[in-house]
Amino acid sequence: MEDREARLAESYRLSSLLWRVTQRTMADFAAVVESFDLPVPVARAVLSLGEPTPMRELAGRLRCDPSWVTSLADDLERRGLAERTADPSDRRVKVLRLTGEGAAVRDRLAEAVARESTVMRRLDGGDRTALEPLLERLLDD
Amino acid sequence: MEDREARLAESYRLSSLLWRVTQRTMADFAAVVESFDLPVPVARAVLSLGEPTPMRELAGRLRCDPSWVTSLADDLERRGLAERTADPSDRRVKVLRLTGEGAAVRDRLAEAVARESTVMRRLDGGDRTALEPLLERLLDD
DNA sequence: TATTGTTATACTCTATAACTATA
DNA sequence: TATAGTTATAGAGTATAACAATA
Repeated sequence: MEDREARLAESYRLSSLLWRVTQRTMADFAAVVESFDLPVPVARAVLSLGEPTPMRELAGRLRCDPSWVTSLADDLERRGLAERTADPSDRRVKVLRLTGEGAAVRDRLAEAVARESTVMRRLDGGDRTALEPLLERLLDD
Repeated sequence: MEDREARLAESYRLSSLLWRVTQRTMADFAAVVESFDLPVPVARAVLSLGEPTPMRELAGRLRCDPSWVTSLADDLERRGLAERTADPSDRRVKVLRLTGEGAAVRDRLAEAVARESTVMRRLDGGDRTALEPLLERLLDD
């Protein structure tokens, strides 16, 4: 069946394209983040802290080990971007909360990432409208 | 202008979606590659060696420092996947060339990456056809 | 003198295991 | 006994700088 061959060839092309887009997306992100003088992991944490978040939950969101969140929290506090605050209902839990400056950085960072993204620079309105549902489907669980 | 606001909101959504797709694509790749018992950087090198390639050129393709290619080449040789061969026209240059086994691994790896990709598992034929030109536009230079 | 690859070294990102305080 | 966070340590991935061989 040539059908199977054709589908395999298509999937080669697509997976290779998607991989290259992935590389470019990461490079874009790294470049923006560097202009903010932030390491990439710290910037990821800032963007994930729209709401005050228990450290454990942040680890889940970042898909990393909780011990790594300790290092991130230390770094965020050193930079004055976030603070560990107490959870009134469970004294084991520390809730990570952006400071005023952290929230401001987060807003500017999110805007810069969006503005500088390849998606914004390379796709017109129609393309972007077409892309969104496709990306959503790629994230379906 | 509300138009500007709407476009910014769209670009927030899209850049966040694209970032999450990026994370997923990398996780997919890492999972496939682990099933081949290869470190991710070695697998990337194997996939980049469709043609015998001078080490310097491979560094460019992988966007890494040439000294890192030395380590990759050592690892590839240890695994019997590639060999350094001489360039007849310039004795400074070493051309990295997949062995028979390396080429076989490369074929199986490319097929597994394509087959296991989120794109293949989540998108139907129509979606894939729509996605391809969008990804190509994202890679335009 | 400029370029290719190598070596030695150091830095960033991240996980594992053992620990402490609390539940 | 189980869970949240911490500490110490180790490992993967990668760059920088100095170097040897060749151009």
